[in-house]
Amino acid sequence: MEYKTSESGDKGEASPFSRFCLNYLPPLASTFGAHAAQYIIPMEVERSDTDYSPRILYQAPTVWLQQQPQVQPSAPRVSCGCKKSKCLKLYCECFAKGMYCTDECGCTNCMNRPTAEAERKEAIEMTLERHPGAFRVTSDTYRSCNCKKSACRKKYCECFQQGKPCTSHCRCEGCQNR
DNA sequence: GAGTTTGAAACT
DNA sequence: CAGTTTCAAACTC
Repeated sequence: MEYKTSESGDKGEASPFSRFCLNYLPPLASTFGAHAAQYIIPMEVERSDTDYSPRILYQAPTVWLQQQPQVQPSAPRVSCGCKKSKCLKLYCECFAKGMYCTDECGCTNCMNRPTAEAERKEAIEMTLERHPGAFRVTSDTYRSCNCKKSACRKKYCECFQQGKPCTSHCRCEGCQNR
């Protein structure tokens, strides 16, 4: 995996993919401690002559992600059964959580694998352009819903699914999850 | 297990 | 931004 400080050559901004690394990986390390941290590998730093700000580069935690069940056995297994999205859209639960698919997934034509890293990276960049907050793993990530028929009392509702009441940020109709 | 419903994500 | 389509999970039978 290659890190650039920006896609355009400017030295001030991180590329979408780099932002993914910066946003996503440090929380992994802080959440799962040394077990995860050992797989998060700092990489060579790129700087301009005039920019001395520290830059932290990370290699994708491929090994750690594959070993996550051993790292935190209590964590719910993430798997998917995608058929058309190549597991490179947020439709895919694994991809949405920033994780690789595993052999336990029932997906077909899966590109969310270390063996398809280039295609996966491109998908991550495109997703981050559309949803800058995607892949965040911190628990304070805000989620809202837009339910119309489920009364927010079924797992179709993201709030209900997370066991949280709907809030004023939700635009749900007939909500019974307040 | 097959078919339907649902709402987020993606697309136009 | 709004309307429509696609998608995969949740749900029902």
